[in-house]
Amino acid sequence: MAAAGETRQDGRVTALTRRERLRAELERDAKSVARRIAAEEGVEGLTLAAVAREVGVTPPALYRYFTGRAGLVRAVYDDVTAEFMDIVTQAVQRQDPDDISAQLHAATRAVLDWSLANKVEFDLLMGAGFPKVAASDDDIPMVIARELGGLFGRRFAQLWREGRLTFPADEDIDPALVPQLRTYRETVGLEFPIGVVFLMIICWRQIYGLLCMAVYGHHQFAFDNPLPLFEHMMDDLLGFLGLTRSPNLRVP
Amino acid sequence: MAAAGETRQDGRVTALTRRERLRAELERDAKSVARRIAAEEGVEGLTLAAVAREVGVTPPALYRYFTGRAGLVRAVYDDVTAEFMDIVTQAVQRQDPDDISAQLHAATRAVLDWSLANKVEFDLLMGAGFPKVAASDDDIPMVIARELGGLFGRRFAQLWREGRLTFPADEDIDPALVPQLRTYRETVGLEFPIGVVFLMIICWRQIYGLLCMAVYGHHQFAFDNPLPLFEHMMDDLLGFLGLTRSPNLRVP
DNA sequence: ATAAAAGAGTGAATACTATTAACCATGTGT
DNA sequence: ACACATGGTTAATAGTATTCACTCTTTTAT
Repeated sequence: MAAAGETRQDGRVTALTRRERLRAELERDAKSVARRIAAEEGVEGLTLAAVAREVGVTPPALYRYFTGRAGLVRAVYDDVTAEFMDIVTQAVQRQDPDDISAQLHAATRAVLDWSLANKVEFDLLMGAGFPKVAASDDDIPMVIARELGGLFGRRFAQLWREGRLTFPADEDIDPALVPQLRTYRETVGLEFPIGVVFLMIICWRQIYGLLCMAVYGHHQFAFDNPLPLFEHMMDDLLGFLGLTRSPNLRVP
Repeated sequence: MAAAGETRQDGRVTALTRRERLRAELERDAKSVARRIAAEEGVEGLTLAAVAREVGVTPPALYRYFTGRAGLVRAVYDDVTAEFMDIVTQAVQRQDPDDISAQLHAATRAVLDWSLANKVEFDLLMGAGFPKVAASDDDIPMVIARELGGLFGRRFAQLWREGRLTFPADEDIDPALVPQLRTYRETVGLEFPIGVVFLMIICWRQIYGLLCMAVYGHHQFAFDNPLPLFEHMMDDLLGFLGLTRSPNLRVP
């Protein structure tokens, strides 16, 4: 947290004015209420009117803070994204800095746990809610792909540098896939051969499938607890990368 | 299609009465309009009022046909489910009856193609829309898991009967997973060892991940065309099952 | 054939929602 | 102290779902 001050355009650092403080408070409150309502009722049940009621203003007042309902959803989206990345990052930092296996395992587990505890938010960030938010205005779609891809990518980079990965040579990859892998690599900012990028995507495809199964609950009638499938998958993926399950994995 | 007649409670087979015919027509029209609007605007953009406008009645009239908006969505859900299963079944029947590899490949490809062509409907059947619809009233959640699982399951059953599958023995499966696999097997009505059920679930997890990636479009900035990843996955999964890509695969 | 019953639609009413516009009070800075 | 920017209000418009009472038509039973 930064100190309660802000650099003005003239360079002075001033204490927040009363108005600025109130504005920041209301914005924070509104977003927090919106987040809670969305989690409880689903994003489609999130209404400006309900948020206005709870924060004690009339609905039109919120237009001074967000560009309508879409803007409110977008604000929630941004907040949730930050929280999500924070939690995954923390899970990684909780591991031994040299234990890539534990880092990958913990990161993936953190993604799963957060997604299960925040299903509506998962849908917003990585599911069907995403295209709607993304379609909103600008080009902010791939923030998750970029940040989460970057986080996993740094671990893959380290494995690659240490020569611990077996990956296909460029010539052995489906030519139709090569430009796609290159685009992904450039966008996420990875710096290793596309064969390694390929490994990443194959892993992500499996992780993402398990996440969606668990969150959307299609098979919940049988797989009520997703952890057994998850741990089997992790063993599988770590083995795929030439790693083994770390004995020092730290999960909260 | 049955002839335009119907068996009454007294056993007589009568031609449809005028009222019944009109009712059937309006219901068909309303569902078709609803399906189109949902596909165009998303399920959240599907309104009773819009449907009523297009079919030429006032909104309350639709309450004679559906139990409110939720009932309309549910009706669309049921229709879409039937259409989906129909298309996948047809894709299988287009293959050589003895070529399991082609059947599995074609079925999976049909699922992908349909899902991409019907993203909103996919979300309804197998994504975030599903819990909402499922939560509606009764126990109709696992119709897709049951029917699609059954379709794939019959192919796995045949492979198993022919002794072509390598699968883990019950003792080699994570004990936490065993009861889950049993429940799944009973619910879907499969009749082979849970080790084979395990293979199915592992395959489905991967297929589902690819589907969600393609439909929700998180990585569309790079993987605009999902077919290269799909074909690689199919080679992988078929290999996993001890099969090879069929040279006689027939896709439309 | 006629009367009763059932069904399908309408219109009105209630209660939500978003969004815009005009307006007012107050905090901020000169 | 004054001018202005800001943040809120109320009012109005328009769209939504849903329920209820009522009417007209079709079907069914006597």
